Amino acid sequence: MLSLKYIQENQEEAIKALKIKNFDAREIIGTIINLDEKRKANQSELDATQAEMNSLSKEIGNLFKSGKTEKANLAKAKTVELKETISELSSESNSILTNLRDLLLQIPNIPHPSVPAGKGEEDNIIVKTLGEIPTLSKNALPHWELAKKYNLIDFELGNKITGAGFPLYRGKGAKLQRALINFFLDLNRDAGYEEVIPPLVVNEESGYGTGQLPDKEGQMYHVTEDNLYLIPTAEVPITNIYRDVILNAEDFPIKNTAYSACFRREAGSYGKDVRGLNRLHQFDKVEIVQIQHPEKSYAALEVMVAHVESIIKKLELPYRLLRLCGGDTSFTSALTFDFEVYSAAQDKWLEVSSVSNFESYQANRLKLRFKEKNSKKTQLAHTLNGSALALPRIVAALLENNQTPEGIRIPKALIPYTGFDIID
RNA sequence: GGAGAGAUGGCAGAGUGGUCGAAUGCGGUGGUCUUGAAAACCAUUGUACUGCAAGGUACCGGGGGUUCGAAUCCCUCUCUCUCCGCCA
Repeated sequence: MLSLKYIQENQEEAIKALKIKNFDAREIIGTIINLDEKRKANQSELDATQAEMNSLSKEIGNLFKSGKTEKANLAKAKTVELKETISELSSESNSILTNLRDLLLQIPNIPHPSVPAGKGEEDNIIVKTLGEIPTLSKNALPHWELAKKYNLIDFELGNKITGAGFPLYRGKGAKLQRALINFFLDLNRDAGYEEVIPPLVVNEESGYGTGQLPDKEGQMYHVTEDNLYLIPTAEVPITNIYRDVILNAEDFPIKNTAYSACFRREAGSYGKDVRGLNRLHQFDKVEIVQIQHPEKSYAALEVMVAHVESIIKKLELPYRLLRLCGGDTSFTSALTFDFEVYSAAQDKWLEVSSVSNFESYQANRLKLRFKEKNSKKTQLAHTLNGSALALPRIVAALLENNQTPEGIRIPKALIPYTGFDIID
């Protein structure tokens, strides 16, 4: 969430910027500022009353000690009114505080000045398109047919065991998953990211920390009996490592990578682009996360984008890089770049990575702060993350683009990981 | 799942109703001493809100209660540890 201080100091700017995200903030920001005025007034009154109470209590204690019981009892009578005032003021203060937080949680992150206006995907800016679009023979197959033909993925079995969107990988299909995961993790490690294996299930607090809650409650599988959530991305557990942490400026950058299975309910998205591997309830992804100094986060974002790009290049897939418009940039992100690979038989661009700078938006929720050397003051850190990479759509493109009459060719860089150079 | 114990500052660990934001030790930071270092000694060392400042207020796992006054007593939730059971 945005910090109150930022909103107060940049009211008009914020309202203007949020229009890029198609969010009309004028009313809510007005309410917040009024509420905060109330909060301050209420708080200082509470503090003063509390102070009076404290000194009176001390006095009573001393009176009792020195045996002046009557005087003490007299003083005690005075506390009755004070107590009542305190309980009124503090319950009011509590309700103001929760109210304020609820409102703050409703405001999306401020988009970076470079984010173009726009409603949806059609307004995203194509930064570049690279790689050769393969020409397939006219009897080329989409990946779900290829997966069946070569016995790589069994969608029906997944359906039987669990339900739609939970495919079962087998044989070379399973090995390909494992190869890609190791390939990605190794490249991320070489780029300086420390590998972690996080829990796949998180508590409510973690969900709030990275912004999945309350905005995207319906997107996560909820284990109600224990009030835990299946992670929709490793971003959630990794970033929450740093919840409630105060770092030193010299700790930056913090870089973590993790493979995890990801679980998404995808409620409401049935019927659209859901064939095969295009959209699943459970999928594999390798994620990268950085915690950065505010002055260096955009430089870090660029490096992250370049890193993801280098991985896609190694896979020899045609791709394009998009700068997302306001309407497509997520609630919590300030600036997001998407990578899409071209899946030839479907003739579709598929999103395989999303790299974002959240600035201090998550950090504020997480209470992730740092101190400059020789400074006592804490400030909010910046968080960034990106997919490096999401597997299913990479697999879709690999299968479709590399199909030949002899079988499916494996890109050179991946062969040491798969142990085979063709699927036949 | 059953029985018991516990949760205090960066860490260890005291504190069982007032003078406790909290002893002491370790660690951190600054300094004295030293050619340099170590040792020793001195000082300092949590977070947040509020205020120009001095200061004030809150926080001893979370929430609630008793009391003039709670780290300390009561209720409740969460978590951790030990033993037993079950188990990859």
